[in-house]
Amino acid sequence: MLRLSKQTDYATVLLSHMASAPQRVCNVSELAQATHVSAPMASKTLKVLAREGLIESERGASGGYRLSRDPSQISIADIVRAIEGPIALTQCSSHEGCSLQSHCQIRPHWQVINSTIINSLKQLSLAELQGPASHLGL
Amino acid sequence: MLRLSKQTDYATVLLSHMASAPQRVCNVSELAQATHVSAPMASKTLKVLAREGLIESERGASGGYRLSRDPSQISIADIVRAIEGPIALTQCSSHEGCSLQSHCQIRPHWQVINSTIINSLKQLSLAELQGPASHLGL
DNA sequence: CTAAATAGGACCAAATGGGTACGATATGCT
DNA sequence: AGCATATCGTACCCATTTGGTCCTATTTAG
Ligand code: FES
Ligand code: FES
Repeated sequence: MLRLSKQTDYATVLLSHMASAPQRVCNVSELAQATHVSAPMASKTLKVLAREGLIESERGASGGYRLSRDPSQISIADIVRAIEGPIALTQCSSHEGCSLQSHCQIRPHWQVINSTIINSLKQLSLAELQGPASHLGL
Repeated sequence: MLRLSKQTDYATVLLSHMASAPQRVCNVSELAQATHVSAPMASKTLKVLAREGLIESERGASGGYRLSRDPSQISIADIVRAIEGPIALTQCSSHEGCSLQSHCQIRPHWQVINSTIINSLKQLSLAELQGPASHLGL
C-alpha cells in the first residue's frame, strides 16, 4: 500500500519527543507516557534506533536513551532507513535484482524516482518537526 | 520496507510497453512475451488496470487491451494508485486515523511529506518512460 | 458452432508486520 | 553484597498482505 510501518511512525514520534529536550536521558516508560506509544513497542523501537546509532543508551538504574546527535542532523530518511532498512521502491532499485531486469527499459527511471523520494525525506530533520509544517514550498 | 509491490512493477512495465504503440490492441500473451512477465500475472494485473480505468479491454476473439488515454496523461502515481490504492505513507495521512493522533504533533508534517511524494510520482508519465531517464533536474 | 480472448473469482504458500514475553546483562543505591 | 531499575537480544505468535496459480463464466470473430 506504499505505507511505512507503524513502527517507523512510533520511532518518529519518540524521537520527536526526545528532540524537544536533547541531551536529556529518557527511559522507556517516560517516553511511552509522553507519546502514548505502548511501553513494549516503545522499548522494541528504541532498541532498534540504538542499534542503528540514532540514539545512545545508558544501561542500568537511572539509565535510558539520548539522541546521539543534534536534532538538525537526524532526518526522516535516517529514521526510515533505521527501522525499515534501505529505501528501495522496487526490487530493481536495490541490488537484489529484479526478475525483469535483463529486458527492462524502465529501471533507470525507477532509480530516479527512488532518489527523489529519498531526497524529500532527507529534507526534513527532527529539529524541523518541532516547528509548524511549512516545508518544501508547500 | 517502503517498497511498492511487484504487481505495481509489472503494471508499469506492461503499460510502458503498451505506450510504445498506443491505440494498438494487445492481448495478454503478446504482452507477457514482450515484457517477460508471466502470463497469469500479466492477466491478473491487466484486469485490475482495466477495472481502474487506465486501460480499456476488448473481449472475445482478437480482443485485448488498449490504453484508455494518451501515454502523457498516465502518471506513475496513477499506476500506483490503481494497484495499491490511495498513497498514504502513514495511517494518519489517510483518514483511517492513527492511534496516536489525539496527542501527536507531527501529523501535519506527515501530510506534507505525503504530498511531496505523490507529486514526484505525478511528475513522471508513461510517455516520459519511453525516453532516457533525465527528470526532475537529477 | 467453435476458437480465442477477457472477467471474476477462489485458492494457496510465503513473507511481512504488529505485538508480547522472557532471560541476560549492566548500573546505581543502600 | 544485594537489590531495584534499566536496557539488550531474541524468540515467539497471530493477523494481514503479497505473489502466484487455476478454474469457470462470458464475450466476440470467423
Ligand atoms: S528491472 Fe525491475 S521493473 Fe525493470
Ligand atoms: S497522528 Fe499518526 S503519527 Fe501522529
